Amino acid sequence: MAQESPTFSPLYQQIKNLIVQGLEAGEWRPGESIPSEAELAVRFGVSQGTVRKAVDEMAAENLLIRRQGKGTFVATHADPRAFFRFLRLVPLSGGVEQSKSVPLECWRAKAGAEAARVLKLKLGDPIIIVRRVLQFSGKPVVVDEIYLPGEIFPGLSLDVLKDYQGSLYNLFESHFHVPMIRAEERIRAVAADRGTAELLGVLEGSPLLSVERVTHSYGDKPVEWRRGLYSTAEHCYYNELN
Amino acid sequence: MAQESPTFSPLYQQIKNLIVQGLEAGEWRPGESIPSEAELAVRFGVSQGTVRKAVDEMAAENLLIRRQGKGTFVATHADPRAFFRFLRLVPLSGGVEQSKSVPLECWRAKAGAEAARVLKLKLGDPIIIVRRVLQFSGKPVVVDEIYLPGEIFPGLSLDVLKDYQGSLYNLFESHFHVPMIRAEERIRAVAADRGTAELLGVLEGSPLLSVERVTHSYGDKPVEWRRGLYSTAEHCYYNELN
DNA sequence: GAGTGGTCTAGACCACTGC
DNA sequence: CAGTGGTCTAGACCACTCG
Repeated sequence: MAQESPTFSPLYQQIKNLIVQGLEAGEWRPGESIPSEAELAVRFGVSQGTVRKAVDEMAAENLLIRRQGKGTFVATHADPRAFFRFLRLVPLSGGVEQSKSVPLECWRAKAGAEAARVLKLKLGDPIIIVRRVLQFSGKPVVVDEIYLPGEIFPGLSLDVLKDYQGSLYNLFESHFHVPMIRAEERIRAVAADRGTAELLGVLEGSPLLSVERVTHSYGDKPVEWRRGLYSTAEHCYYNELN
Repeated sequence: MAQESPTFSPLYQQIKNLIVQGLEAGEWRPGESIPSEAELAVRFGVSQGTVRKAVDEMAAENLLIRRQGKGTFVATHADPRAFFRFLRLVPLSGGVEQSKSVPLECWRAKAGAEAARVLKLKLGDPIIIVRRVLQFSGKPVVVDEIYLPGEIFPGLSLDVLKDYQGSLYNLFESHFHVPMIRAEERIRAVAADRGTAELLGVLEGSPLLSVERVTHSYGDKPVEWRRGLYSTAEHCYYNELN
């Protein structure tokens, strides 16, 4: 029953890990429902209350979504409400906007020192680099440069990107089975270089937000490194602090 | 027992509200412990499990802090670990730094249209404006301009600010009984004006982060409006996304 | 050892969804 | 109506802190 202190882990934590393993293994895919609490309780040989606590925490971490009367679902970037989950950009003055991703380039390369460190790859491992522009209401607002491990995004190309309707993370999760779970961002202010200024329609040297993001999949595995340059002429980065 | 749908609110929510009322009323002050779960259960006439759920949520919102074996405590900005609760600034290259707030000015004024709107005051209501510099390792990194409702910060002056050791929010909570609970930030990139550039030791026109923050106390009451200009030469704004 | 929060259980009942 | 998550209870036992 009782465990010795060094390796003590509550039951609900172990249940959480088991459920995460199911997610990693693709037993339940994004958007699908997982078994009911009662079923999981039987399956894992614990009480429903313990399953409940495990699922509660996973829902708090946005891995699962509970819907009363319907079931518990695997979080998905396909849900349009999830579009702004990792994009903390809002218009300066109200209103909802149409957004559109315009891919510019996509090529393969070998990981340099920094990319290897951030993505936990070896020097020279294959990577994919994507450049794209994000438009709101037809106006360019963000230029992104995105570094991906080549290994886990086989077949990604400019054509694939151009053909796909929906967000990048939606594509990653549905075509490559790489769900984006968590991210860290580091934000600085920089001056627009010539090329970026042209893409964003601002003057060279204008202040831009530089948003560097490392995105992780299950098991805290880093699977994307991107740097976005945001024009804050008509938008701002919105954050809530608790 | 059961309540009709229009006004249904779970018991633990009502308990939460009761505890918040105790906090607002100053029954338990920041840093102090609240009664044990068992005591609260008796006091409110519910089971310990229900109190537990209420406290769990309040701990998740950073209103309370649980410490196994010791009790449950009211969150406080006096805790040095809370210093960076609302300051998402980290050095670009590792290391821990000494920080220091240097007050520059503090004067009284009447709320203009924008200040009145943000702080939910009437036009012309008394406000206090503070300007200060934040230093890290002796170097200026942030210039803040802070707007406060005069009503709830009586006696605040440059001398009070200069005499106080510790963070502003620590001062607000201990001297004025105004605990800061929650904040929203809107971040843009701007060019440094002459005066700010001098204060931060950067060139005029350098890109800076403009961080506009509205801070709230209990009951979502806005009690501070500040605009910070951050030099991101050696620091960046760090954010985690889930 | 006494007191605190943390875990786990079993069972009852409620609220919501969809057939 | 059956099935799901949501709430509430009562009680047992564990882990941590402190005197």
